[in-house]
Amino acid sequence: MRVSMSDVARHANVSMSTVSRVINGLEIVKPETRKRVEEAIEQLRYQPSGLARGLMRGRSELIGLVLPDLHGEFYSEIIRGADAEARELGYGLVISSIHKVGEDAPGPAIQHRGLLDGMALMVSELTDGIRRTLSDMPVPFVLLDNDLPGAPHDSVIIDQRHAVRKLMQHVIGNCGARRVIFLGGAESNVDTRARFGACREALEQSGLPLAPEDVYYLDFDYRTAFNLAARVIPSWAGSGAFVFAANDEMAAGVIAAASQAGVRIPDDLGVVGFDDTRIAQLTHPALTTVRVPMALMGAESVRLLCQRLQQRDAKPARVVLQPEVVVRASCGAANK
Amino acid sequence: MRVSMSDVARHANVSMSTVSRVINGLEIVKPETRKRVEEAIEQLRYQPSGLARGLMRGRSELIGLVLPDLHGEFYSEIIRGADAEARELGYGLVISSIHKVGEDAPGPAIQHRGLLDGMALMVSELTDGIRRTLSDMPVPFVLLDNDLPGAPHDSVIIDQRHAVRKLMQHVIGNCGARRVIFLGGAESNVDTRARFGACREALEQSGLPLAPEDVYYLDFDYRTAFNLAARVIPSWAGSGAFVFAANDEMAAGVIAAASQAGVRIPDDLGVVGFDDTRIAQLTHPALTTVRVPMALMGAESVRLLCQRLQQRDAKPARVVLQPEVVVRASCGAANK
DNA sequence: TTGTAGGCGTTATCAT
DNA sequence: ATGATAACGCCTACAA
Repeated sequence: MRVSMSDVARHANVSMSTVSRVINGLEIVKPETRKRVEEAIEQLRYQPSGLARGLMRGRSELIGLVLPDLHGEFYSEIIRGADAEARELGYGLVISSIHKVGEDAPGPAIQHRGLLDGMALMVSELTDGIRRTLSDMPVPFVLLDNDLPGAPHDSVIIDQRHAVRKLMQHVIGNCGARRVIFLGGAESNVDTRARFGACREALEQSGLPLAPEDVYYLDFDYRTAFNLAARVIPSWAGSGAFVFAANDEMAAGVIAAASQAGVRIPDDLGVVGFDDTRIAQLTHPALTTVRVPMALMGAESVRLLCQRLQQRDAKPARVVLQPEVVVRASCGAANK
Repeated sequence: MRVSMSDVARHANVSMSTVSRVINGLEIVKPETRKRVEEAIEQLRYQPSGLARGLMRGRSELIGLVLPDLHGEFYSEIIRGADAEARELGYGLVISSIHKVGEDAPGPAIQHRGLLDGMALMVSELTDGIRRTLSDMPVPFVLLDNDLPGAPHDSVIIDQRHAVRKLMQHVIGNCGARRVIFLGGAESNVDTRARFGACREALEQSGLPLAPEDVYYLDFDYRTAFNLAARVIPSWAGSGAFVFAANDEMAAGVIAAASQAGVRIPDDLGVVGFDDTRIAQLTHPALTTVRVPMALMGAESVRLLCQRLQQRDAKPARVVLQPEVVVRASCGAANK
């Protein structure tokens, strides 16, 4: 910042207060004076310092969005939703991914900046380090896709249990599934856990077994799932067999491997995914999956956060978003 | 911010300067004193105010990344690269999309915050409003995928002309293209212009015509391209006919439409795209395209910007990234 | 090694 | 309607 408010004031022959009033649109400035000030601002190319203003007002109007990773459509859509909402509400959005988070790296560098009014964050594993970080966050925060008993905070979650149950009901009830093979991400991953738990639950209720050897923990990646499937898919194929992949990427990998191995989807093997990202419409056959409102998750978390910044001590809110089953061809029951 | 440095100072029985020294890691503090201060900080859960610190030091260590849009892998990857580099360099990254930019909306809201040390920005059209905005940016900025004669600034661009020439040479020389159909985004879009210009140039050099009716301006979207192709693809198909879509999305749309219309790719019609996004590997047949180093673009723009913040008056840098042709099956010359 | 004091560029509270 | 002045929370000479 070179030119400051006092320069403008001098140039326009007024006091700093008047300049401040003009800038902040206070209507009690005589039009004539206002004009002089505006001209001075223009001429000097004056740009108010957000730092100074923030310091005075006690807030930066900047919020953070911290995601486990920035790779892929899932996070990208969350960012898009968050950006739109933040813009709407007049906040700036500081994005950051958590690279390594552990006992020693108690959180994203971002937190230490003391420059944010609050943060929305999504963590893929609830380690002790993270819990600790969260429990003494210096600013309000909202948790995305997670819930932490103990620390008071708002959260935006999706009803995974319900969604998975619906999906399993469809697969079992409408498509005749008799055996389900589960493909998860890392075993400690929160989504993996939620989806696996719900899956097992649903199978139990239907009296179907979930054999331990039919549970695989991978990494949410297309290629990893492809490689696995390329190896073992013959042992999966069979009447009533279904793969439930915890995200669309892995489901797509399985479908690709099947096609290469001559296993017909859905005839020899049903495949369903999760998320309804773009790829779900590009597989052959197209993927039956669960639509997660990604952009909405981002938008809601920002909305909740900014709301909280207004009302610091309202009671914690918890927004539950409902995913919805999207039936396509890969489950063999598109028309039922 | 509730608790401030003076609270810590009082609690530790030292002066504010000492607290400040501890926080900033100045080594001239007696270990004993340092320990007392650190304990006080811990106990009080003191968090320095980035606002105050920034005000004093004259910088926020925050940079902006402004993109035309936040939709799709292209921007997402740029963000990912930028985030990694910013973290590396100790800067925070404020993301924003330009929603409507015009004469009246002279730029992203972000610019007005006066809270950023600099910005990296990518604009998809160079309107007068944008030019004006850029020419009196109050902070250093680097332009992504664009170059603006006049205003001094760094820029990161990709050598589209060269890449397109290579691609055309391949298509004409190795695949026997005799007729090229060009699918662009909006006519005013900078990438559309660059790619179209280079395409026409390359064709001219090869003595091939580019019929006006073979030039379409769409919107970079899969669906739009699909719809167009679904209508007119029979008139495209024919020996030596090639579609050059200005991005992979549109190319994929054409391939899908072809498959539906019974037009064989690449036998009846060659298709090539641009970007090498994920979708290029998911089409059937896989797409020949040009690999754009998206994450690198993001990283380089951040690097250049932060470098500039260090050396305000070094001469403008211009980093040129080389895309590379990726030959797959959709051009019919995978093995040549 | 530590403390004192001035100032960074605003906004807000009083006066005038 | 406008102006003077005290914060805001921190850094940094300079002094001790």
